[in-house]
Amino acid sequence: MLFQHRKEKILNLLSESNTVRIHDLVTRTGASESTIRRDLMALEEEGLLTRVHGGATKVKNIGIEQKMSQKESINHEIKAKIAKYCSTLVKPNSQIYIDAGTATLELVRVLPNDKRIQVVTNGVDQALLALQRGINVTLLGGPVKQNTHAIAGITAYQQLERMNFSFAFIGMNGLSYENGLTTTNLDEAMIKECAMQQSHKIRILMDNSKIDQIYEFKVNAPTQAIILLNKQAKVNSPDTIHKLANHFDLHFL
Amino acid sequence: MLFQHRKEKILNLLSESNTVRIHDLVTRTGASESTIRRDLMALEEEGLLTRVHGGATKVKNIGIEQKMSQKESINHEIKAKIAKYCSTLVKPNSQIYIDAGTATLELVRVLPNDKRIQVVTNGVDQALLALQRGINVTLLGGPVKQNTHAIAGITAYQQLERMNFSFAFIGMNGLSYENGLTTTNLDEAMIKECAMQQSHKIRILMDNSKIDQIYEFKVNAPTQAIILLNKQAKVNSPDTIHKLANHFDLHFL
DNA sequence: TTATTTTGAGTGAAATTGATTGATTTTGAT
DNA sequence: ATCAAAATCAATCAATTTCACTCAAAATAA
Repeated sequence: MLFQHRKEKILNLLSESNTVRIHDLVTRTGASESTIRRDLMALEEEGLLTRVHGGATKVKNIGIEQKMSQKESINHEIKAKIAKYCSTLVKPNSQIYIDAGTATLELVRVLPNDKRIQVVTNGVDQALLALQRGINVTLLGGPVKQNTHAIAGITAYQQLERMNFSFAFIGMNGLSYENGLTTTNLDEAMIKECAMQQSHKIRILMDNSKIDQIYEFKVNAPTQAIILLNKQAKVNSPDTIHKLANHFDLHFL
Repeated sequence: MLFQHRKEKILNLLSESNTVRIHDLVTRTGASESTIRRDLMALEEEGLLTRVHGGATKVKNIGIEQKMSQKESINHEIKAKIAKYCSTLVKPNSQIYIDAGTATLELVRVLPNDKRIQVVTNGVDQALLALQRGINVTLLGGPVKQNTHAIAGITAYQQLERMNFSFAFIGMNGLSYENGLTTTNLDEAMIKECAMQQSHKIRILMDNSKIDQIYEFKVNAPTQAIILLNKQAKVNSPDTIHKLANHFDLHFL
């Protein structure tokens, strides 16, 4: 596994749970302890995490500075760009599904402030932001996951089955040629699949940091799904992208 | 368990009750007494707590109330007191329902930080705060109300009907002799009733400012419901309280 | 090919941990 | 108030884990 990929995996894991342990990263990446140690040192040098004995934690921001760092988070601009594009797809008088996750949160931030749009989401953060922006929102019901603040489970699933959407905007953790779309959690994987099945059009929000990343659970996307990526992905991983293009409908921004 | 984890846990526990005991921390974290002792020393060094014989207490800040106006501060104190009392009623391994609203939000703030407690709520704010405090939470599904951030509707209702709780903590807008318990919204009123019906024990969180207030929709409480009020209510509205006592189980704090 | 970078393994140093000791403080009964 | 028992504390030590560093092998680039 390349340094770039390990680095992205580490940061992705860290964004989902406040701390990562070195031993866990060793088993997850298959790299040696020395290598992981070096990676963590490099990432700390970049100011992207704080090393602690036994692993690493998120950098803790003080008060008002928090917003700043959120913007400085490596992929924020990419996510914002993709979110902006998605927001142009949303028409008034439509019911749309927005998945939990950081990329889709950006979408809520820039969504047209229109009372006629009906947003359905399984993300508590998404719901709150939509409320603050005065957008109508419906939450799925069920247990809330600690790390991702996503709602998943049988109740949410059954609730989704009765709905249908003109658009679904889905987040995803990994995309690779071998395993396709993957994510970290079975419940959430099922919710993603179900939401996509109920949707007329589908956009999966990703970026180059997710390419060649493989997580535990596969997610099958319907044929009408379009995967959104930034152009940099084509530059960074041309081979993977080329192979993926045979099986997925990729769209570059 | 990483030092970071223990540190967060200790501070979390401290935020919900003014003091923590070393022995309690030992059992909760699974670490040895020596380790906990060292943690407390480190945290004291950081100025995050003060050690006392047998455990540690919060470091007292000067003028914490500065920001709030006097009226807000008093109102907040009443709610905090009632919330604190409610938190003592919650036992581990229990499933409890917490209604949306400001009074119940205080309850979430001081709820024991125990993974074995299952919180079910229809309040988005409640859910988020519980998540931040590391408490397991399940959200009801459905449309979210703009002003109250409460989830209500047929989906939430049906979801509730399948559940049962050892305790329900309900917020309410008004209490009067003529109309009993009243609130501002039909959907929310129905959710409150349904939640109460599914609960073994019920506490309705109120204060003197709600007495003699009448809103549009009546809420019928089961006989086992106990209404919590501050003692000031008895002083301010002795007649109303006296008459109410014939029909409701009032409890003064 | 050679030069450069990246990686994995090994080493001893450093940090963390849990147990033990005896001193100190608190508690409760007289 | 006084004393003994219990609880809590600080200090130390050995075992374990984690760390930083070095060096050779492997991968990559020139």
